Amino acid sequence: MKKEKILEAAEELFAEKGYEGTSVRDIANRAGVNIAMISYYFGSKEKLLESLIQYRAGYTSDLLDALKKNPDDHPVHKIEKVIDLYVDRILTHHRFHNIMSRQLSMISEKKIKDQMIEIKKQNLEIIKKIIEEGQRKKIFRKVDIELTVATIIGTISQVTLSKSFYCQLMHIPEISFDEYSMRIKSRVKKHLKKLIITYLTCDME
Amino acid sequence: MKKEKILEAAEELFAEKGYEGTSVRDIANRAGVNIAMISYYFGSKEKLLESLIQYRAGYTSDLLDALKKNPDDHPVHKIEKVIDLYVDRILTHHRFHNIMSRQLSMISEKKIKDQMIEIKKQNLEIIKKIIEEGQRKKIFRKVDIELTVATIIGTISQVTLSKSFYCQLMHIPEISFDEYSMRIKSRVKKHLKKLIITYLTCDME
Amino acid sequence: MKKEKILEAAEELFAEKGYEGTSVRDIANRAGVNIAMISYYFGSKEKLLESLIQYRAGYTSDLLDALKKNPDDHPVHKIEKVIDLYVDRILTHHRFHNIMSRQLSMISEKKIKDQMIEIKKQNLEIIKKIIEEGQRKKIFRKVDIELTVATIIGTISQVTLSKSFYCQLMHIPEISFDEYSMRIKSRVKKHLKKLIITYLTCDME
Amino acid sequence: MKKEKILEAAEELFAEKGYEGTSVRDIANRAGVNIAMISYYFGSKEKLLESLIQYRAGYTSDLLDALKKNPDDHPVHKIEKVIDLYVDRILTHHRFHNIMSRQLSMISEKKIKDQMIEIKKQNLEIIKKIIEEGQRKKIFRKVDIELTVATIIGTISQVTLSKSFYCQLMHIPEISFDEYSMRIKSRVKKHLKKLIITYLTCDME
DNA sequence: AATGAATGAGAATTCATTCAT
DNA sequence: AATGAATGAATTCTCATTCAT
Repeated sequence: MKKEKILEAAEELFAEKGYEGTSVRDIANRAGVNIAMISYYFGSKEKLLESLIQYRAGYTSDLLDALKKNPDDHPVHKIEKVIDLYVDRILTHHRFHNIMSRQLSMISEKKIKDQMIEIKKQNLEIIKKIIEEGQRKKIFRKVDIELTVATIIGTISQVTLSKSFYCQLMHIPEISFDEYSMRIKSRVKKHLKKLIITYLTCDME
Repeated sequence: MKKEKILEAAEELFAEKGYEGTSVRDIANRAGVNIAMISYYFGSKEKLLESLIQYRAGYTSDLLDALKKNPDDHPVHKIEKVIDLYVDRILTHHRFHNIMSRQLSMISEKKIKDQMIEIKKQNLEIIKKIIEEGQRKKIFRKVDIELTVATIIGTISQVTLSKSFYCQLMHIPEISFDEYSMRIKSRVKKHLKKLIITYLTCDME
Repeated sequence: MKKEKILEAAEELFAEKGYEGTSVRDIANRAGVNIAMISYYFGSKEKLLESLIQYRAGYTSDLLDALKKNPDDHPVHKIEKVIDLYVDRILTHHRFHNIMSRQLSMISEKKIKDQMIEIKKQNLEIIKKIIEEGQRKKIFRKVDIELTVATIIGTISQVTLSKSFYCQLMHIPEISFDEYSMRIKSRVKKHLKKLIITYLTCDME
Repeated sequence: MKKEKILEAAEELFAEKGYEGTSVRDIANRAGVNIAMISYYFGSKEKLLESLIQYRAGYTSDLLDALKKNPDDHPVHKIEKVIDLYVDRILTHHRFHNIMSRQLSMISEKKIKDQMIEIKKQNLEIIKKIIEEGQRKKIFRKVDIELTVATIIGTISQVTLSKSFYCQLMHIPEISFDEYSMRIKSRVKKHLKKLIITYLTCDME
């Protein structure tokens, strides 16, 4: 459908060149539609971004569902699972993740910002609940939950946003994100699981 | 000096509204100079960004110097010190950090990207050396160093870029970045130190 | 009927915002019909204006009929009656009068202009005949008939077109045209009758 | 000067095709300047109209001065003089008069409307004072002054706005406004003087 | 008969840059 | 060295109209 074509072209271009750096002409060209269609369908460039957020926001709920399937899992197992899911998800939706990261750190329309904050809140809640459950069961120790979530998301984000940096580190030329994702995914999962589980379960002091 | 005024106005505006979202007219107005001055001094908007990067890149070296002062420190102490330094530095230069984060995740001029990657490489090297020293001294265990650095930078980044998200979480209205920084800085330092040192020193498996 | 709905919406909007300032989308919205209907029914925006003129032109004939009812009236009485009728008519159809006034003073389609000139000619003829009759009966003196008609129509026009000016003069806020009409109507009639009858009947020189 | 060139081109085109019917491209072309110059000089099309009003508004004061030269003139003489001046002025500035007439009868920007109302108020005051002086000297009888002014301005307006109508009446083809003005000017002056002076001085009832 | 989808042309405005001084 | 004036290109968006159904 044409509306979807536009949304997907917009996502690609916003990710590549930024929201401001992308013209509606670019989007129309990539989507193979008339320029006027974008105003016709979405009203304006800004509302197109809002629509894109709503269009992509949906995928959060799947995650929650996946975790709810085995409610009796061990908290460590749940943490491992949630890390797997988040790494997969952010790397899969890296384009949307890029757009969100950038837009959130800018002065932008309140409505757009609020939509993004809502998504981040849901993410936080999911992980928070798992950690709290582990703490209640005396399996996890006391930690700064918000910042622990920041560490998980921040680490994945860092890897996602700095593809060109890590490519250069690994002495490989600029590759497609899918290739990059394949090379780095399991490494990130392994690192994060070890890091977070050590942190949550190791009793030092 | 006028050149500095322009660079600082550019930094503020690029951070607030993005590189593409900022017009040279905006910059000239905020800097209180004639519009033509920007082309006159820097050649073009793009070269102004390059100049800004070079202008700000310098501050990395200070960091290195600070660490070199006590070469015989205990690796744990060195890690603590480097975390303090990075948190301070990124929060102080949050505007420049924002600009870099955003620009690095976009398709942008090779020259600009290379400058940014160079800065990131220096950061990596500094921390890498400390961790490797700790490993040689059998104080730190074997870890994925690149991703551990990604975790440190990623966590600080996350806190820096998502001010509006964390403001909302803490139930406070949008405040200035300086106020935000004051409220969050020690918390981030504490979390990161505990996290990274636990990870590097706890022997579990 | 839908065609009428469109014509009335068009009249309102053309009066409020001018022909060029009104979009067919506006008209369709106000009329509560599909945008395509306007081209479908009328062919084009321009032909819609033509249709509107024809739709409204009809009301002139009523006037003529009203005057013909008492053919033996005294010319002074006839003049009074014609002034009453014109004031009533222009104030009632102020929207259409506005549209005509504006369009006539512009370079516009010949066909549209000719339609409007035709209406004005009929108006002129009606009054002209009464004055000439009065002159034949030696009740009215010799005057420049065309310009006397210009004075009658011009005075009513002035009051009709400058509502906001007269509102401000009378120290009242912007009111609906109907309210304005009620306040001003009898005053205009009284003034015009006195003016024109004095002019036509007073023998000075 | 270029700014004046633009203002004059705008006046011509606004008079010919209306404000909405004129594009800034048209204006730029007729003025022989770059399109961007209009935004550069005036900010926007709307502000260009505001500037035009201010640019032309000035000529009112000349009128006042002309009347003040012979303060001891007989009121009848003053009325004759003021009619001469208004006919001359409106016919000379017919373009600006057209623009004002049209814009005043539309829903337009408050600022623009207020500027126009101000001009009309000044006109009213000038004539009002003369009539009141005549009344004080028992030369003029009691009349509705506001509407008497409406009659003077309305009559001249009618002749000015309906050129094509009067051309057709006089069985002449569409001629330039200057030619039209020459043909009609003295006729209008004669008619209006006779009309108004008869009205103000004839004691009937 | 009636309409939602679609479009090319054109609207006003802003852009980064250059030029003449 | 410094700048006000100027500009071509590009921006987003709206326009009246047409088309397929």
